Amino acid sequence: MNQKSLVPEFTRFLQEHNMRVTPNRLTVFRELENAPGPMTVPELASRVAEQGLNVATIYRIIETLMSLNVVHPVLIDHQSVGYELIEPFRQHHDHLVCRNCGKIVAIFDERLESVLKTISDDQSFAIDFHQLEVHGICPDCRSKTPNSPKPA
Amino acid sequence: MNQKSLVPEFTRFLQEHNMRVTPNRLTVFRELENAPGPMTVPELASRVAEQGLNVATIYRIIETLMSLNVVHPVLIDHQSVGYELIEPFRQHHDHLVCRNCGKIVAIFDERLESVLKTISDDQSFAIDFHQLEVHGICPDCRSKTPNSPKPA
DNA sequence: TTCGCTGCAAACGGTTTGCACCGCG
DNA sequence: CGCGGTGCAAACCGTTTGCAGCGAA
Repeated sequence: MNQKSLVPEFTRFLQEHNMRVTPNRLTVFRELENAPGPMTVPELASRVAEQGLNVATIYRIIETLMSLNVVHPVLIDHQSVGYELIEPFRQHHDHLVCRNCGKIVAIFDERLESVLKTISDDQSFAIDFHQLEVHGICPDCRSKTPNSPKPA
Repeated sequence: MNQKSLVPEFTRFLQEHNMRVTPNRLTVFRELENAPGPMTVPELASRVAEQGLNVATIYRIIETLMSLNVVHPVLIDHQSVGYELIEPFRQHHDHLVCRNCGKIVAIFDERLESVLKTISDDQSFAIDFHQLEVHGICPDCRSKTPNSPKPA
């Protein structure tokens, strides 16, 4: 089930952009690669705490990754910002967010992609990328709590 | 061009939910209603500064509006959170965000809505709502800067 | 050896909270 | 008149920044 790590590709990528390949950068990349979903900086910080990686450094690394278009930000929990890898380090995908269990599932659908292309062509808008979040109740929660699935 | 204000509907809505109708709440609602796009709390604060409306109060009002599903949050500038009215106080729409001039244009397209419905049906996911942001270059900027439209 | 990267700690700025007063219902 | 709403100010906490030392190339 474990697909291969893209650390080597990332390493080459850094070199091609004349950026130094440091243990810290590889650590953050690896963490993002293994994460099931977007991660906030504080989350990253706690996961790599034992390695003594400083928070300020993580912010600087995220900033670097953003400027290199390796990651992009996503709104989490309606209030904080998380980051996730994007192409070519992670296939493009959208999110299904369950309001009951909070689970975030990645989806990819050609029909959606093609509709978006059509729409933006109509508007003469040149797409770089898009971000879609669909909120609702996932199949699991639907079957478990037939009605009034609102939590707290 | 100016459509009617929904303040009366909002007032009734508050009453139906046993919430008090206060000048502050109406002010914030009116501000959101007139805004061309999502607004951050600091932005709201500066716009209503002369009315002496306190920042803490604005946060509390936004919190209230969120719990009543009157507004929802949107990620702005890749880093801060803005809020905008949603149905039934504003028609559902998605965003085209220009990476060059920063302009945000609202769009609504039936084809997109129907594709999303199809996809979620396939996944047995019950949609509450969705949020879509398409990033790229708007028609204006495309014509002004034919190539390499990347800013800073 | 050099210059980019990092750790540390202080500064910042957006957000939250406690508390007393105000005013809607 | 009662209790929800608000102003004020302090506390929080995520994020940024200055600077000196370190280490990748």
